[in-house]
Amino acid sequence: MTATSTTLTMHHPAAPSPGGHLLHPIVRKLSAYGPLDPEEHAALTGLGAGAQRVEGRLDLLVEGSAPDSAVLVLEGVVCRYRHRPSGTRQITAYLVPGDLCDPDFVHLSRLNHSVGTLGPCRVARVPREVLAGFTERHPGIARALRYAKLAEEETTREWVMNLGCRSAIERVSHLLCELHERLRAVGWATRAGYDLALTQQDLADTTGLSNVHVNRVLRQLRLMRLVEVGGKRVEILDLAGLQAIAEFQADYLRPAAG
Amino acid sequence: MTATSTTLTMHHPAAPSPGGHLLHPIVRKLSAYGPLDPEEHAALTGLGAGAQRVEGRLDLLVEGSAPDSAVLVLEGVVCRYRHRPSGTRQITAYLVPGDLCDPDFVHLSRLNHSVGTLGPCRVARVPREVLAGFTERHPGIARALRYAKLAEEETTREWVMNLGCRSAIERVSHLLCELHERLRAVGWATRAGYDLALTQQDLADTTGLSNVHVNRVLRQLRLMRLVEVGGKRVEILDLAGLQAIAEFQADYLRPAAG
DNA sequence: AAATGATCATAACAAATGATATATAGAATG
DNA sequence: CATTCTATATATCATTTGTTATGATCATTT
Repeated sequence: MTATSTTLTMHHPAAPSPGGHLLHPIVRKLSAYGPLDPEEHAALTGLGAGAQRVEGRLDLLVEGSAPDSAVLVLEGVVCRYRHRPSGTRQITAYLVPGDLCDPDFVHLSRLNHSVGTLGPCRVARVPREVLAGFTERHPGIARALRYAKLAEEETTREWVMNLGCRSAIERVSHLLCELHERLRAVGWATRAGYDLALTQQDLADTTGLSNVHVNRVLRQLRLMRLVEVGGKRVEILDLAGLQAIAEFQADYLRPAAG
Repeated sequence: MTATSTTLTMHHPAAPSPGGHLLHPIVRKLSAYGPLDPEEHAALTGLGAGAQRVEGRLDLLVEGSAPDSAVLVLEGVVCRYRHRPSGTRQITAYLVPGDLCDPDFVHLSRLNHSVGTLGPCRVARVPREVLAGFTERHPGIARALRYAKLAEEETTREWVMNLGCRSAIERVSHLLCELHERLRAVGWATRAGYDLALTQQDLADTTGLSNVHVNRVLRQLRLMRLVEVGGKRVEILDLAGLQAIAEFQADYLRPAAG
């Protein structure tokens, strides 16, 4: 394999669904929560204008700082994390294309966690004032952002479930299912899998396991012909089987209006 | 010990700080996030008017239902929880006096978790329309509720840290520290401890441990002369020592404005 | 008073997971 | 091309934590 082809797949992962990238992912994500008028549509699309490519393993926001702008993910996957004094890292959330981190955090004086890229990404900074103007002038966007936030809260609660009462293989399976579902919702995954530079250490830091045990679990999942993780890609062999092990119920990702 | 004195402490826990109960706990909690004008003050106090006493181990909201009102806790402790198909329970949050569950959830069509009391409580229902009117007419309250919600999110993230990368004794210690700090903020705990009908099974369902192992941990904490849990009370012998084991940093409970 | 049921305590054993060490492969670097 | 670094794979052993079982205690009910 040549270095050239590698670079290409890293920076331009195959568009999984036809037309998937004609819409900005944030439009795609937010319109799932209700109709946006053309003006709102255009305004959101404009957010991607100043987007920049960033490499993998790079911090976008650092613990202790006072952010003056939110981060919008357009391509790739970003995570929130924190370190314990002992040095162990805990990832507390993933951000996939269309996710905004975080509409409300920009009001805080001190971040208590960092935000960093996993693989190569394309992200845009959204200044605090721009964000405030959006929610003022575009009620449809404000509403959609509220639902997006509800989904985020549900997701964190689901992680508490995952860490608190599921076994190692269930936890890893659940995480792989969640990422699959979220990436598919914005056109970055097919039924067959998704491109994602996720190391076994990352999985360990997310699921509260050791890297060695994650390796054991991944081998088992491979032998069970459910999923293959590696080579910067998650290849799903048996989606139903994987979801069954994880007890994965996607509804927490899409809260419905009452 | 006589049955009478037990009943008394259960229904009327000693007021820990002088004057602690002259203010409604929600006023006490929300004014920590910024000044409230007298009108807002009165409006919040009015929320407690229709409060009712409820016994321990009772569900206030049930998974799958569509809530038409939020729950405001005035006395006692309430928790959110969910069951896995296998039957194991995971508690995902505690609500102490002054906490409102949940300003935004009442918009959902289907709750995906239940809310139930731990010990005897006093709670008030707040209809959806009342809540909406509050945030419309009282910007100070709306602002404070946003901060309260930020604190709640921070807390859930802290739980992810707790479950994901702390040992059994650290997890239990951290939970006991968090409850102590939150109860003290609203006048329901002193430096010496707090009244709370928390079973070892509850602790297990919160920390992702088995009840047997929680028992082992509590014995160790007792032998280390840090804390004694039992008899519907948490008696803190060495707060600094307990916080040290837990690596407890209270700042996540009080996000500061930027 | 007897019976019931919940909670707590503890022991003995089993299972899951963590820690350490080492080897390999691949990518990045000089 | 050699080198270095990172990620992966696997084995061995240690430790933590879970499971099952049993008895004690205490409150509640009959």
